[in-house]
Amino acid sequence: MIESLSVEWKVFVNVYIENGKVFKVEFSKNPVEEKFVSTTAKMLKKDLEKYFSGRRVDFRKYDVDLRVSSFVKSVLEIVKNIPYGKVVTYGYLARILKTSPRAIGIALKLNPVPVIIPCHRVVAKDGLGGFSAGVWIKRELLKLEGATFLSQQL
DNA sequence: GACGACTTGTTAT
DNA sequence: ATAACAAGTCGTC
Repeated sequence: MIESLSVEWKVFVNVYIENGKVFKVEFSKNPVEEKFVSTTAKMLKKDLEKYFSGRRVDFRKYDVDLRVSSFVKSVLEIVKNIPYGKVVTYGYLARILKTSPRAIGIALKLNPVPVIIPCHRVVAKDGLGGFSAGVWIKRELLKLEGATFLSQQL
């Protein structure tokens, strides 16, 4: 059974959970109708509210259901472990996985669970890089976390 | 700073 | 199977 919840921030952040696993997070102009009962969902809602109020949260404790290719999964598994407030580049991940920065960008675009898997913490060598929901959201997320070495262009 | 070449997984043809 | 595309990067002007 599928649960849904919504948190308001700059936009609405809608989250979908199935069998205790988060499988989709979306940024939207409108909230989703909330239907959740599990302790996981309740805890996640509180954590999201805490996170968007600017406090440190580690989302690694949540299980995710990644319905993506094995390549994308391998990228996201690494990104999931980038700590709060820290930032790496596309090129850095490319070197780890022996692929191209371009391919890393594609994989991140396919991340079904932004925020939970913090793809916003991956930036370009000389700038912010892209973000499918809008670069301004990426900028606000990094601002929220106080990500350091980008402060000039934030 | 702008531009082209190179890259590589995904997507469309 | 093949070509076009993209959330990048590097060398050159």
